[in-house]
Amino acid sequence: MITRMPQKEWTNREVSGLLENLAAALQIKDAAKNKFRIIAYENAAAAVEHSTSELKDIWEEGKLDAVPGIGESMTQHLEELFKTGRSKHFEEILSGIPPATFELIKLPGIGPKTAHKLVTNFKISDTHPLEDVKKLAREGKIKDIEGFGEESQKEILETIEAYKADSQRLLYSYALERASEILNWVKQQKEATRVDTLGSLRRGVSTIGDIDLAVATKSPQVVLDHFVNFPKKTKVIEKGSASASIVIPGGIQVDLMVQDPASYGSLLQHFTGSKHHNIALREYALKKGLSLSEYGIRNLAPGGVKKVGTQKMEKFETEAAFYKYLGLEYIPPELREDAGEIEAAKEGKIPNLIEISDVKGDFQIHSDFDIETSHDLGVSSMEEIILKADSLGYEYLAFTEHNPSKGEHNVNQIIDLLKAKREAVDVLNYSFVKTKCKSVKKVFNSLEIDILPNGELPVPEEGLATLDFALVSVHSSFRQSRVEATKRVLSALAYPKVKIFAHPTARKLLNREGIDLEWEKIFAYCVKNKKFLEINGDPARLDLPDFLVKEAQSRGVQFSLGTDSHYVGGLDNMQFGVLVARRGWVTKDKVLCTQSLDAVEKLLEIR
DNA sequence: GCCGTTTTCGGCCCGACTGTTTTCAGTCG
Repeated sequence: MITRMPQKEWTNREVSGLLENLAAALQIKDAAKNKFRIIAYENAAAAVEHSTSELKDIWEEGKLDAVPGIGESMTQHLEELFKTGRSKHFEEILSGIPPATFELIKLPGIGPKTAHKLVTNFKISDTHPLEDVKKLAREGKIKDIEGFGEESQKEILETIEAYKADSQRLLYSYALERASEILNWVKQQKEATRVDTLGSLRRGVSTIGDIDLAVATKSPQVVLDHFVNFPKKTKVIEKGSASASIVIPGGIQVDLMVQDPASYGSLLQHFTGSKHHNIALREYALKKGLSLSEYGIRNLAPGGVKKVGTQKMEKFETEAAFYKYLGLEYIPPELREDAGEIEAAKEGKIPNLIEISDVKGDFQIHSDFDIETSHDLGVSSMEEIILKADSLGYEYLAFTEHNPSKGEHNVNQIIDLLKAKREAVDVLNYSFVKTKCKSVKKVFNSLEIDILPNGELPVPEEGLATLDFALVSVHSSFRQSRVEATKRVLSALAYPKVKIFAHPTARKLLNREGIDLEWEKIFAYCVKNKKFLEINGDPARLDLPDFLVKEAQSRGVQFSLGTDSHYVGGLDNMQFGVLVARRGWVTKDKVLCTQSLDAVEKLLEIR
């Protein structure tokens, strides 16, 4: 049977999905025989998923086998795939396994073996496999197959029913709020001596799947009992002697791990991950004859023979001590992605990452000054915002309302509006700032200007002249080709007054992908022409995304931080932008808003 | 199938939890 496959573009996501399916297929066919081949395919899938460049571009440059995890054989097959749209070898591995199997694997709790057993025992359709399995579970037919039972049948039904509603990830800020709520509940139990977040939350990932928490305690059972009694829980998934899982409203899963305070550092390290960081770390340790786990570090017998239980376990109260024992510098959670951090730690070259206390100003704020924009105006007054910035200890800030709408104003009206705003900001600087502020010394008059589809700006030169500097950003025509969009952005950045490219991908997390640009060109242009890329701290944006920040900083790009606040409380979102910068290996000297007022004015060529 | 601070051959991370079992397989993080 030949079915017409949808035309694939072979994005990294699609390629890594294919490689994962190949690993699953090998597992189904003969897990024992293929044991290490499976690992190889899984590693390759992870490498592709985490690659900052598109694999297809890497292939075009002929550097496919330079990607760690992709060797001679896979290079050959991927090449065939990119050239012809298919690979004979891959198809052979997948042959005989109905596509429905790979759909079922996406369900939590269902792996390759279970999925395949279901698909082959019943005639599960490729068109709506989930509905088919749901029906079978409802009719009580699944429990009769060998290896299944009443419990697993019920579990499968519940999983499928919850799947669609819960497949959404959470914004980091939202997950952090929920986590704090639960940690406050856990702390009420006095036996919990220390609590922390774990997993992607602790690493500061922009979107979160589920919430992982840690507790140090001498009485694990007492703490776990208390945890599963969290008032808002909707379900207890499991409860053992070392961990428990509950579900809270919204279908959010919360896992809690407990550990004796003497080994708490090991636990934090283990469950903070990432998985790939841990795998790389354990491989590194093993070469030194050390075996790592959430309990500590075990010295293996000479010769590397593992005799579990016969060797003394070295325990660690702190993560710093754990890494030190391995001969490594401490690695901040934000860097633990197996992206070169272990090598850096070996050489003592972990960067001194930017911290929230380094920030001296916010360079994207929308006040309620009515500039007659077609976008959204802020709701707080300039005075309120300045006082808020002062309470944060900032030295400066910039008002960056959207430009006046072009459709409803003629050129002269736009110039008049901008002159009025210039005047308002000048008055604030001469009086309000001097008399009411402790730390704020200057308010910049700026503007967030739309980049029109053709790369022009909807503000005339005389309007631009009223500004200290301008931000530019994309708010329309998101579907241009990469080449076209790049040209569009570069021509906007060429205006001398334009200093900052704001929320560069224009993505909206969990909602909109954002634009695709030729990033190498953008980065090179910014370095050469002293333009700054914004790291937007709005929790739904977090844009530039962390992986592009890392790429940009490695090429010498400098950054600006802005919260994109539309009300005073929004200024507190700076922490999220800083987290993204940290995940991108950014040090404070690479960030505009950590510099002194003098330095900022020089960098922005204001004086 | 990949890879190199013991190795181009011989290795390849570690443990908890659940359900269906009576010593283990599958899944997860």
